[in-house]
Amino acid sequence: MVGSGYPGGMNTPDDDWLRLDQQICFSLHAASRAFNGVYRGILKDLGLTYPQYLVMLVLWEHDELPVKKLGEHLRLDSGTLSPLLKRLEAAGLVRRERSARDERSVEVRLTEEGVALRGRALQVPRRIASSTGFGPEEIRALRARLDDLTTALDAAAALADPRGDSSAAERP
Amino acid sequence: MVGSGYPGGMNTPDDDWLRLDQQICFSLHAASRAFNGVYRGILKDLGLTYPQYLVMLVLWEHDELPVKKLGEHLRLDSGTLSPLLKRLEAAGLVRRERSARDERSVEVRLTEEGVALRGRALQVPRRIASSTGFGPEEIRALRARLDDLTTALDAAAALADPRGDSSAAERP
DNA sequence: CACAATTGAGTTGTGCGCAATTGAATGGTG
DNA sequence: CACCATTCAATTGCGCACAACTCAATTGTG
Repeated sequence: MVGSGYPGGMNTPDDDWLRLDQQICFSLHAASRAFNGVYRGILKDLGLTYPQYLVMLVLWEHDELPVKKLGEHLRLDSGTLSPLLKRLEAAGLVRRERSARDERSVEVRLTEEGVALRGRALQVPRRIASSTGFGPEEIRALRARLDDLTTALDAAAALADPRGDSSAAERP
Repeated sequence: MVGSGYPGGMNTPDDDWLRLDQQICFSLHAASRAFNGVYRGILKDLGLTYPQYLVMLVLWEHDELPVKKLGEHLRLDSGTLSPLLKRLEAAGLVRRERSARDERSVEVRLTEEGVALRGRALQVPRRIASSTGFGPEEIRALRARLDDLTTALDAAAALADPRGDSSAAERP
């Protein structure tokens, strides 16, 4: 009961799957980069890159957070966050200091300037939303769809490459 | 007029927009990376990265193409493509030679090995599709949605930063 | 035909994303 | 208490994305 409906009839040939794959993966890739580009233009005024903006969004919600938690919110590891946070610190938006409780942990906290930046950022979402031409409801629907996708993909990736998996496979 | 209590339900306050923005932009970002991660796992067998796979998809359709055309298909510029193509050439999948017609242009052509790789790649889309858990119809719908988004975003970006624009603004 | 403007690849520099590794701090176990 | 595994941040290395620039080839115009 594969696709069919193709000129030839029968089940969808691999060739067509390859073409469809070209479509879907390219579409997602392109959409992501287009989004990035629009954010780039708008965030230039704030002196932020798109990933830096994501970090600031989380910090505006939480104000103080260890790097680990930040990474969980954003699904990013220290390899990405460490240099990014250094740049935010150099820009005077955050301060990093090792936790007294746990010397391994580093607490990230907004500076006055970082808190103040939020005011200027308030207009960003509207400008983004208007760039998409989508209404709040459409955005919400698309978001839900993308989250479904991410959940499914993460689950599949976990199956293929069991790393943070619950079942601890024995190491020979 | 500070925040006010939004439970009341007037027009959406900026604070909520900021939260919504966190949601949608993060969702897209996360979905893109999750997709990338799944492709990474699957393409490892072929010795390709995800962007390299995109290039190969185009070449499997066209067989021979100048770098410029390749860039138009993928919306990538030479800054990205040049080193990528060098790596594909080093891997023995493509050959690059300057065009005799136009010495500026570089023709990219599949090698025997590059053509042969297509056979092994035929299974990739199925594996990706099954990872998403989406059917062909859902994939097609999502793709259409993302393409709408990309078109809108590109148009908005072009307005904000008129570069390849149709209207040739005079240069003083 | 000569000369300026444009085009096409390539290079450089910056930043992100991720795998793999390092090193210090912590926690659990005998 | 000593030892070992785990945890957390940082670093290294590689590849992609994009802006800005260089340089040669080509095209257009006078």
